[in-house]
Amino acid sequence: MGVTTRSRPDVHTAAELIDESLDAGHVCSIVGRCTVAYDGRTQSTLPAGERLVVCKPDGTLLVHHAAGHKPVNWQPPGGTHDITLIDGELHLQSRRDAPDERVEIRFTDLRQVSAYALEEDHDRDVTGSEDDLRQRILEQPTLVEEGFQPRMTERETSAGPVDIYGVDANGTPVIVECKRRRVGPDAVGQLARYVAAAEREYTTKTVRGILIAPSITDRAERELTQHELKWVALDPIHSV
Amino acid sequence: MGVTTRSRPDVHTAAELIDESLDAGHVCSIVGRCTVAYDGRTQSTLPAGERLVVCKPDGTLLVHHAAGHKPVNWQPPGGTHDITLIDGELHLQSRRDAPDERVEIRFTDLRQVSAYALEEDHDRDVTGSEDDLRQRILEQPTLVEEGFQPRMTERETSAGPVDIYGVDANGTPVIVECKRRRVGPDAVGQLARYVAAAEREYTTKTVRGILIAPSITDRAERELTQHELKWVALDPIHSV
DNA sequence: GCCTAGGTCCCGTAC
DNA sequence: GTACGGGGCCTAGGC
Repeated sequence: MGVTTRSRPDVHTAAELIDESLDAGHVCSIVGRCTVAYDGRTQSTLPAGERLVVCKPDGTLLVHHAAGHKPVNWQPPGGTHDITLIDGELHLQSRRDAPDERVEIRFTDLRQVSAYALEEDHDRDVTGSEDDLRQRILEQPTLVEEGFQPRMTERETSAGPVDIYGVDANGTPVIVECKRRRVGPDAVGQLARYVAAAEREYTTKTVRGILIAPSITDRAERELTQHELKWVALDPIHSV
Repeated sequence: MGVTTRSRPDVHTAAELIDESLDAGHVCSIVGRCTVAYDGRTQSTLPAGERLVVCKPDGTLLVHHAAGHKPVNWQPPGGTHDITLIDGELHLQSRRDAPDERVEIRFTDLRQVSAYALEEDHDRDVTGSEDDLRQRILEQPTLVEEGFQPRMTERETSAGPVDIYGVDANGTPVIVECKRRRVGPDAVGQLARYVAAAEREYTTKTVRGILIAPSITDRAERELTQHELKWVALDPIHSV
C-alpha cells in the first residue's frame, strides 16, 4: 500500500524494519554512510561513503552512489540478505551460492530506511532488437541479396549456432550473422568462426558468410575482406 | 545532511521537491505506479506498474521493479531530467544526445518521493581482474611456459591490441590472451584473429598463440585445436 | 547445472 | 568524438 519510512533510525529500529520487510517480500531502500566489502568472483573493498542501498526480496542488492548507471557494488538475485548488529553498527550481508560470493555492508550512519511492497511486474516490450532484424530478413530475404533463400535459424555448427543458414542463387550455403548495431572486429570473428566450422562440417566445399548490420568499423571491414566475407547494411527498424 | 521525504505527495509538492533537488545536485527516489516509454537505440514501452525510480544529478535514471539486478528501464549518465505536470499527472522525462534517446515516465500514483545529497565517492578497489592476471605473468613469465619472454603489452595488430606479446624459447613470436574467467569460443576467436593478423604483419612466418584462463569450455577447446593454439590454466588470484 | 550469445549492455582508455 | 575490449558483466534460451 504505502511506504514505511524511518528517518535517522537507531540501529535496532532499522534492523527490525529491514528484517521484517524482506521477510514480507518488500523492497528496502537505505540511505546512509557505509563501507562495502565483496568477496567472490573477485575481491573488492569500498571505503566509507554516502550511498543508496536497495535490497530486493529476490536477493538482489544494489549499492548506488551519486553518479553512474552501474551500482558501485551489488549482488545479483538468488541469494539471501542478513541483518546483524555488531558493536552497535548495522551490518547487511548478502550471500549467494554458484558462484559463492558475498557482499558485506557496514553502516556507520543511517539517514533513512524505507520499505515498500512492489507488485510483480510485466516485461517490457522492445522493438529494434537483433531478433527484429532477423525477422525482417526472413520475411524479405532479398534484403540480404538477390536469390538468397533462408533455410534454418539457429543452425548448430561446432563453433556455435548461426543466426540464419540459407543458400544463395547458386545453391551455395550462406551463413548470415545479424547485429542490431554498428559492429567491430569481434562480430567478424564470430562470423568467421561459424563459416570455418561449416566448411569443415558441411559436405559442400565452400560456405559464404554475410554480416548484416547497420554499419561497420574500418578495422572490422578490413577483417571482413581478409576472410572474404561480405557486409550488407541493414537496420533492425524498418525504414519506409 | 538528512533526507527530505514526502509521503503520498500531491503532484505539485512532488514536482517541486524533485525539481529543486536535482538542481541542487541531490539524488531523488520515487516510489509509485507509473508507465515507462523509451525511444532511442530501440523503442520500448512498459505498462503501468509499481516501481522504484532513482534520478541522479548526472542524468542517470533507473527504473527498478521488485526483482532483478538490472533496471527494467534506464538512462545512462549525461542527459537531463525534466519534470512536467500534464493533465494532473507527474511526468519525468530524461533526455540525452549521442545517442539521442529519451525515457518518459508517467506517474499515476505517488507513494513516496525522497531527496538527499550524496557526496562524491571513491572508486572501489578490486583484485582478481584480468589486469592482475597479466601482471602475474609479467612477473613470472614461466607460468606461460618454460622460456617465455614477454616483450610488450597492448601491442597493436591490424586486428586489435594483444594482451602480451613475447617470444618463446626458440625465439618464435607468441601472442598471449588473458581471461580472468572460464572462456568460451569467443575468446578463442579473439586470439585467432590476433595471431592471423600478426602472421600477416610480422616479418616472421609463424606466430604462436596462447590463451591464459582458469578453465575452458569443450567447444572452445575444440576451436583452439583447430587453430593450433594452446591453453594454459592460470588464475588471476595467486594461489599459494 | 553449463553453455552460448545478446544487450538501449556500461565503462575506461587510447587514439 | 570514435573504437575497442573488459566486466564480479547480467540475462534469456537450450540442453
